[in-house]
Amino acid sequence: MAKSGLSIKDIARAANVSHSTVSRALRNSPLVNVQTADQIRKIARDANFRISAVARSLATGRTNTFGVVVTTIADPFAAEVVQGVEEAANSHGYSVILANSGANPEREMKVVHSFEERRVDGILVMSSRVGSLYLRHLTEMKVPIVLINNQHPEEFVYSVMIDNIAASEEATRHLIQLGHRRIAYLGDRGGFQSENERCQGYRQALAAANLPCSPDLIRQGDSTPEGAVQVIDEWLARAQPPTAVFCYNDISAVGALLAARRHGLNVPADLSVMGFDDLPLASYLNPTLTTIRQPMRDMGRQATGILFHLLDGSAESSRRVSGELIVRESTAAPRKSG
Amino acid sequence: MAKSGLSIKDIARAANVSHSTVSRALRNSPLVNVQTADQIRKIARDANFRISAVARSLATGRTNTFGVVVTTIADPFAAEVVQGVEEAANSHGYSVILANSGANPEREMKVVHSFEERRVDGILVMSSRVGSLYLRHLTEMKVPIVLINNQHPEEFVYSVMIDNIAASEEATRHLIQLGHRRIAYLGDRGGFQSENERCQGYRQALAAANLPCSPDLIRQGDSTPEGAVQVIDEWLARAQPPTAVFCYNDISAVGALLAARRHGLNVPADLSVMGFDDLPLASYLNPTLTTIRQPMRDMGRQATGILFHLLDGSAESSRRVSGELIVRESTAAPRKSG
DNA sequence: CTGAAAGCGCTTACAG
DNA sequence: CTGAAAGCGCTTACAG
Repeated sequence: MAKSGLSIKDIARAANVSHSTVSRALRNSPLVNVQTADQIRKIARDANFRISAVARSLATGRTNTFGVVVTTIADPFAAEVVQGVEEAANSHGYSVILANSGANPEREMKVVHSFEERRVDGILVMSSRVGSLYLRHLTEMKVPIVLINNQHPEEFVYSVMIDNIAASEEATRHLIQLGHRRIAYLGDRGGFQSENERCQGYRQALAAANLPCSPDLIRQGDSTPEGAVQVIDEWLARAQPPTAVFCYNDISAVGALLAARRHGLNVPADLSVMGFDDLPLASYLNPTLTTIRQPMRDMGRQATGILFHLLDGSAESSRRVSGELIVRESTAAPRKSG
Repeated sequence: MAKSGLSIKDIARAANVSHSTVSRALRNSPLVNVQTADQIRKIARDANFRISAVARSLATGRTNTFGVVVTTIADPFAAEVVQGVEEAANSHGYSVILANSGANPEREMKVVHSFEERRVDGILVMSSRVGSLYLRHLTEMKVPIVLINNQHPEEFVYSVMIDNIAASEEATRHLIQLGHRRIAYLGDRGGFQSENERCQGYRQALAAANLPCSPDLIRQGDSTPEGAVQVIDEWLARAQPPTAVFCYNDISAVGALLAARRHGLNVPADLSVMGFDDLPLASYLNPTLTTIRQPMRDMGRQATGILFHLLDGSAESSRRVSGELIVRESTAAPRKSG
């Protein structure tokens, strides 16, 4: 913090008015004479004066700040969402404080405490694996809070989520329409909502097409390429391997592509691979990845929009956004039918 | 901001002491009796009291906050650096305010003004294409500021940068040692320091190996895959196309891989491709990308370390970090010698 | 070890 | 339209 910055008193002295008037002029209050106001603003500008947002916050009770907690900003999904949040916040004169929780419940609690101390006007949470202790704490907060892709089914707060079931159904239907019959689902670690929902969409699509849902074509990975490789290896060792695999997310799909390559299989001719998210890297892969696009930036913007509505007391509700099927090179009809 | 949160006065009343004593107890001042301090802290904890960081900041003149400006947090390089910054800041009880400049000079100015108003204790800038107007402003600020991969040669402030020349020399040497003689350099838009330096490292390596430096093997892209594709297309249309190309960064290398694929060329057998950065996606590509690793998180941590030193008046200087050659699949000996 | 008092730099009724 | 005054919630010399 600048040791001895100017204050409105200094400007007041230079302009020969009271500091109240300076305060008003700087806030563009209609209560002050236009000419004096202009003069005051000119003096302030020439002096390179920056009003103290901290003093202002203490006086007004608002900080014009949102806190955002992510597992790690190095996750491209989080980065895209935060980009949307920052855009929306900034266009309203709000700043965002960013904190990484590292999927560590203790850190998550500390982060939220820190946000409370800093008197943020609202909190956005995108830490997908939040602990339940932490969740309880969130519900008790006086600060409005919005979750993005909330992994807990209870609708205890506001959230914006993708419609996982519909999107996964569409993804699976895409594979079915290409002619696949043995379609595998490579999930994430269990227990969270989006995992459950994506698996459910997969099952529903199979059921709708009167295809059997074989339990050993459903496996859990861990959302890393390595974890996916293991599962795919296992499937490919079978007498009747799947001809297509729908992955929980793009990162798992990267592992599926890698495993196929190691087995000397051609994607999509020998194995179709489908992702979920449409991270920027999906179009850089070889083959490029067919996937479900989550409107990440827009989700960030919408979550921020909810926060603003909550702040001015408007009615609000959680929102569902739709995924979009993006067909690229990694899916095609199976080589031999059935 | 919470409408009517508790203040230290409320805690003081409950503990039957003055608010001065509460303030001291909460700051763990040795000036207060151990038992009373414990009691006060217990009361505060039970009441879920969060001290106001904004009031504290006004009183102390420090906000324990750093401002970070990036072009866009959706850029994986920026995201990794910010991750390092956040870790380092957080471990000292500091928060980070994140702002995207969008490579827009006006926005950049506004962001810095906003940081000044918020009285951040220091600023980190990773907006690589900062305008010069903006730069002048930065030099006049009273707040300590550190640049990461500063694109302007003037050493007007503190910075942490990768040693581009040495790293590019090593990259080019790697290709030479594999037996390549016609090695191309695919640069970025011109005029910035890291572009100049990387090209210089390339030239130096050729010179050291007594290889000619052909001007038409040096082209500028724009750090997008599409831009790279264009340049590569042009080269591949030649009678004597290069057998290897060293790209300004990994994103350009993605374009090089794509172009090679479209021409039916095998990488690395027909064309070796080398990147720079080692973004996470480098190991997801097919083939996986040989590249120079920039220690992005560490650069973030180091930049933050400089800020802390500057804050407590320690001597400091800019720092150069080293790149590391990461050999993967995209480079190999040329098919036919020479 | 403790408390009363002043001050940090703003905003905003209130009175004129 | 303008200013004096109180208040936002802390910290920290100062005096005891």
